[in-house]
Amino acid sequence: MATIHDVARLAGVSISTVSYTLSGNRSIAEPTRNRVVSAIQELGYRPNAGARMLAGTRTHIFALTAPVRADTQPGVLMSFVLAVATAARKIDYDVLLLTADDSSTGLERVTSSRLADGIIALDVSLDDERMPLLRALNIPATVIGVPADTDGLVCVDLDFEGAASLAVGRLADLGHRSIGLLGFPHSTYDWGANYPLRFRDGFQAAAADRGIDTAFVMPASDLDSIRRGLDELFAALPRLTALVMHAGESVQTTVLEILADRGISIPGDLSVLSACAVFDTSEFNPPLDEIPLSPEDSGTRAVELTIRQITGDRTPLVDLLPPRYVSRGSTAPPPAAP
Amino acid sequence: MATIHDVARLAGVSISTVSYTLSGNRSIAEPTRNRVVSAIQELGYRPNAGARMLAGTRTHIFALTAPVRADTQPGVLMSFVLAVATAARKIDYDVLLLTADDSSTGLERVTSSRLADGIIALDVSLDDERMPLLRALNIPATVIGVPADTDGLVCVDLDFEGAASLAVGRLADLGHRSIGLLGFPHSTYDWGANYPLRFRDGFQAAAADRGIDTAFVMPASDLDSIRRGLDELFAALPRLTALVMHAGESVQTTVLEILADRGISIPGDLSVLSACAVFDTSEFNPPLDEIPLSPEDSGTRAVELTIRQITGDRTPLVDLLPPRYVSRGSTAPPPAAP
DNA sequence: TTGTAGGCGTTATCAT
DNA sequence: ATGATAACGCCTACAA
Repeated sequence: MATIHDVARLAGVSISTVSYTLSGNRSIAEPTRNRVVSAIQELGYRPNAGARMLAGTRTHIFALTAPVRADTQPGVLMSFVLAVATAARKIDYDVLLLTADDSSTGLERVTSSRLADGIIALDVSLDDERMPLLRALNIPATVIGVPADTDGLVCVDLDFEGAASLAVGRLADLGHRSIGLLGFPHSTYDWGANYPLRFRDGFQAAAADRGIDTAFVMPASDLDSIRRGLDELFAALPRLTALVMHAGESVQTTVLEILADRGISIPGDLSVLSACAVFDTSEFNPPLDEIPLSPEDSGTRAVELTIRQITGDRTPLVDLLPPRYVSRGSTAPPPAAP
Repeated sequence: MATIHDVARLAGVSISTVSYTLSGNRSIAEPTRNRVVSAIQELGYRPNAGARMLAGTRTHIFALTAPVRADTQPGVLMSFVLAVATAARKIDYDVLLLTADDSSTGLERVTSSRLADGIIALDVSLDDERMPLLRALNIPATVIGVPADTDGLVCVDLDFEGAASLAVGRLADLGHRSIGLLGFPHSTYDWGANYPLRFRDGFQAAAADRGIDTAFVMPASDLDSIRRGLDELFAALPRLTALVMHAGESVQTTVLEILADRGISIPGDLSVLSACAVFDTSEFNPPLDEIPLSPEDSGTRAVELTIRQITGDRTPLVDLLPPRYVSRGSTAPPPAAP
């Protein structure tokens, strides 16, 4: 395996010139740089990761903690993991995966062994055991999600309240006065996930603001529960003309199948919109308007914020990403009253 | 941050003694070891990862490549990722995640920068682009899955043919003579995933061996396709008394709901068994007999095989894990012919 | 603009 | 059973 010495020799320069060429930490004359670069390519040189970590101030590794709980949607978690990893690679960082049974210990371990420059935490609950640790460790860390106590933390997440408000606003502007919200299973709200609560509260607040009637159900994932959930909504709101779904993928497709079975047309009879979904609602039948939750956006921002801390700016921060509305024709003005 | 020198000083020994105490590479007198251990704890000492990588022969890191394709079941992938990470931690290894768009380059990168000691590759297709690279890189690597050409590779996977044969055998022994197989969507078979093919072929071979009639459908994931798939099976096999499912979770639950809707009782009218599922079929309604596909087993074995290569034994190998049968009361002898 | 040299914290090879 | 010490490969003041 070629070392920096081999490169230096072949290029006819000193090793520091090679090092600086790579890091860009000082200006190198064009001809010199060219000789170095071609020597590097000729030898297929790669800096030794261990040496870099030891001598340098950076390891170029992020630790990613991704706990898996009973009701974790694995697909959603995976999307965030990949988004973070992809964003990290763009700035020459790699991602080390810390799993649930290792998460608290692991944070301490990768930190004090100087394996990782910073930490990114996924799927944060309101009362997350990792948060005190993050505060105590006092190293660059970014949380994707918003725990109850954000004191001293750097957090990033979609603005769920804003998303709910945007959803209500769009439907209200179309003329809807009765909007149903179909949420996650009850257990998800109990357990301490924060985003379902933030969305629900934002939804109800925005609706109250505009004098709109709402009803809210939290069906389990099986067909029967979903049927009953819909029945409940229609019962609670006799004039229901719009439905907002903040739920898992299979639940949403099932809802669409049930509505189709019942001969309810979208958006003719009912406007439907999907809120804060990670999956692709454009392939649904019919394709749904949505306010997407983008793992890419959150991941990219988390990497940015972590780097910012690594490079010195340790100001705590809660960064809420603005929601955006994607139209696909599943909403329309409500049908004229009979 | 405490270094090995601090520990040595506090324990009143040389740094080599500390190092050997930690690595266990030579015997240390009991009293000495105790002094060292308490010094380590008192100082909260952690070996510097970079220094260890540089000086030692091991980095204690595995690279894990987990490509995400269009029809990847994210939950399944995540299970394997977690299983590998968990197994790795048990032998003091960490896992570095290589994402799809980085996978080929990434393998080269982590290898030649000496970031990882070995590679574990997930979700291998029959004709996987990473396989030639793995052969060329010539470093410890284990593939979870079985590509078309296993030459020079170390592979581990469930014995899908054996699993299919076991499924057919159990049902045949109960007296069933007509067995339907409900598989993955058609696209999955086309794309080059290997396990669905291996299962299907094993299924048909085992059935042929025993003179059993079979039919095979590959429904898409929506309700209609699944209904049609079941109809096809019942049409093709008028005396169908047993159903084997090798499909995604939502498809399997949907099948059970359809069967319940149609008043078909399990196992009274129809014996049903789930084959090679990663998810939990014990919570299904009714709970299903299954031949599980255990990510934990595959992950643990992959880690073992990778370590074996790291420690010198580079013999290529295809290790097929034996299937096991879990009874939950969803199979029974076929109903007496009317 | 480029070169020199000390040090990062371990591991492993010699000694003792 | 334990100690001393030379690598390991790179980064970064400090010199020139």
